[in-house]
Amino acid sequence: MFAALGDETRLRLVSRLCVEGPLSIKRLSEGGAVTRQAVTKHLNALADAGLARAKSHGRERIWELEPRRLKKAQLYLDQISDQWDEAIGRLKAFVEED
Amino acid sequence: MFAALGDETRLRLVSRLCVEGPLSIKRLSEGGAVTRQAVTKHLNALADAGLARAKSHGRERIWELEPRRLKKAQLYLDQISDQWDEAIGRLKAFVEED
DNA sequence: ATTATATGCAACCCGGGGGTTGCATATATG
DNA sequence: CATATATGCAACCCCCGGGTTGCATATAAT
Repeated sequence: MFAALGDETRLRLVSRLCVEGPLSIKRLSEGGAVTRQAVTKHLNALADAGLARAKSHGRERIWELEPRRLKKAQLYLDQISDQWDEAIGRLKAFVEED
Repeated sequence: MFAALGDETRLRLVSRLCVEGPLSIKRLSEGGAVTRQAVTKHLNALADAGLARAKSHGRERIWELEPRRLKKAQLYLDQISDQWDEAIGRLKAFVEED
């Protein structure tokens, strides 16, 4: 999922969805410097990563974010930071004990 | 920086550094299924993203994490989630008003 | 001084992913 | 029914990045 967020275009899509709310593929393609098909691919990538989902609504597909997954990423980063602080703490203790 | 975390091998390196504390390139290469040079490349990538830094210590380079950058990522994800909640809130209000 | 260890540098391979174009399909609109 | 709009599907191009190998260099160790 970090990989999903790691692409420039995709992160911009996430940003737009997050600011403007649910949007159709058409709308999402209009502003960008990229084709509709490219946008579609990226949206599917986001969906695969569990970061977004789409509902068909008439002839258009409306995409929206799935914020639960973002929370999960946050938690992961949290864990990393904490473990690192611990590791550094242990190291410091070990050095000083010496 | 999400791109930096988005690679399997790199994320594993981050994980090891975070659990075992600062490590040399040698140590980091031993466990993995990948060459020392590959590890070096990934470490440089992490450094470019501001996620890790190295100190030369004798003939070896010791790498460690830079947790401030991780905090920044967390904050960013935080912001996304919040904005999304707002966007959904506004949408809901708009629909109900109709 | 000689050998062993830890790393750097550069060239190379190759697969995957980001992007495009072209055509097909389905739903609105008139 | 005919036309326009929104999307899907598939093939294709091309570059970048992950990985490797080979050799050079610098610091330890004996």
